[in-house]
Amino acid sequence: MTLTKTEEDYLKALFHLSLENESDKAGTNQVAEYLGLSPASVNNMLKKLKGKDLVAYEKYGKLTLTESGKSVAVRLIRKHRLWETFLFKHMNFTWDEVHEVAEQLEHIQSSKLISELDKFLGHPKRDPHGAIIPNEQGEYSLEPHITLASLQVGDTCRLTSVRDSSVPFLQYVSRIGLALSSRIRVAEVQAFDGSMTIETEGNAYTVSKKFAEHVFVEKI
Amino acid sequence: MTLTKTEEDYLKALFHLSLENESDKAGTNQVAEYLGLSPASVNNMLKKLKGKDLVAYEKYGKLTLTESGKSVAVRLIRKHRLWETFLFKHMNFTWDEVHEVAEQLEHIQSSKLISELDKFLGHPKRDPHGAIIPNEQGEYSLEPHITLASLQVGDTCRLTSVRDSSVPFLQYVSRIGLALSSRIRVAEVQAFDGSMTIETEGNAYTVSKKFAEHVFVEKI
DNA sequence: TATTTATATTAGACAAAGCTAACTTTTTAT
DNA sequence: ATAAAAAGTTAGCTTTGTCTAATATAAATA
Ligand SMILES: [Mn+2]
Ligand SMILES: [Mn+2]
Ligand SMILES: [Mn+2]
Ligand SMILES: [Mn+2]
Repeated sequence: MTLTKTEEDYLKALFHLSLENESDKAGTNQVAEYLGLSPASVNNMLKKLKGKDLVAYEKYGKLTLTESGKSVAVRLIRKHRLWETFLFKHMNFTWDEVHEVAEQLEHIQSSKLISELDKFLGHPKRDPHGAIIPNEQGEYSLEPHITLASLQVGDTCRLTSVRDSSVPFLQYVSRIGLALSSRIRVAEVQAFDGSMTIETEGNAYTVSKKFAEHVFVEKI
Repeated sequence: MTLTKTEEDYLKALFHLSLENESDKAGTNQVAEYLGLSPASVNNMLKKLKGKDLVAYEKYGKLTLTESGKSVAVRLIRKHRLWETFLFKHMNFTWDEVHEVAEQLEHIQSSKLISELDKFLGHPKRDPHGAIIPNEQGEYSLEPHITLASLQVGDTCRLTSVRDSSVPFLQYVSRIGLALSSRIRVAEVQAFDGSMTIETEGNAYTVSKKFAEHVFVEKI
């Protein structure tokens, strides 16, 4: 009944891709791309996960997690984000360093450790990237994901979270003086390519549309 | 160059068995017994570890760790004991609960995490079982291991550490009111089987020779 | 010394998770 | 509607780490 680290990582990938895909489904090749594996390997694992009733799909059809599969994925995400919070708050890790180590720590099997860690951290609501941490029952609120890219010239907002945990992206965000809760004003948007000039703390930076799509904000 | 969890566990087993074996060597069957595997599996792995210059032996001969193998083992033991200390001091684990989870945590790959954890814990010298934690350079002092069983009637001592991390043993130690630093007086020793009656905190208990051999003490 | 017992090794099989190359089905574009 | 492209599947091979059964060597005992 205990899943391997590998099986857990597949379920987590399926969960993330299903969320992004608004159809709430994912494809084999997409999973392969996401995990850096061949489609053949993914197909092979999907058969196994279907056999364990964690994933549902028809041959040549799209993939969904079963309730059971979703539950495993959410508990894993909870562990991942609690560990990231621990590393950031108590181990002096920067927000671009936490993900890689949390990717390992999330697979530690000990329910006592997780509930104690949660208590130790003061039941945090968000991880160092602003992502919401599911509670002990696996419940979590999906907040509206408004991207910086969707704002108009003159709009003001606060940075709530980032889409991506990749090191280059997070370092870039920091380098231009942004962090969680940063106040941002949209000063200019290029019709040509969506490039955006933003102001924060008195400084102005021009960022690509791609960048702006990876930054989640709330309007103020 | 990075070793698998399995390879690491073999090296740790060899290190522990070599220490116990006063010959400073271990046997294939002994490793198999210790890890709960077949001798064939162990032999197979030993070939691989010999190929990586972590273990040295001749066919049908006894096993020793190379300097390189010893260094891996000691670093692993350091991580194990630091994690046990963390679980015990900050996660409300009892001393019989820490080992199992530390067995997983010791394989997390992050030198930053270990050095920060060490700092966070205040550079502890001993783990929750009284075992000495090697320092960052892999240095550690082997203190004289005097067992309770070696004492005479009338001797008084202090419990410094325990040989074993098994749950039943540790729970038994606690149940008779012993813990690290407990003061113990030997009240009686049976010539027949080495059973020993000990006094601690005003209470008296009779324990087997086997038990007394698993308790390390310093005379006072 | 000869025999028995203990210890170590080899051969061959299996499960997990990955790969490439070839093939099938579905989707998209002409 | 057909052809081309994309997505998904299958077949067959590899590596890692395990097993059992058979065999070889070393140690202990008679
Ligand atoms: Mn992971
Ligand atoms: Mn995160
Ligand atoms: Mn281990
Ligand atoms: Mn210990």
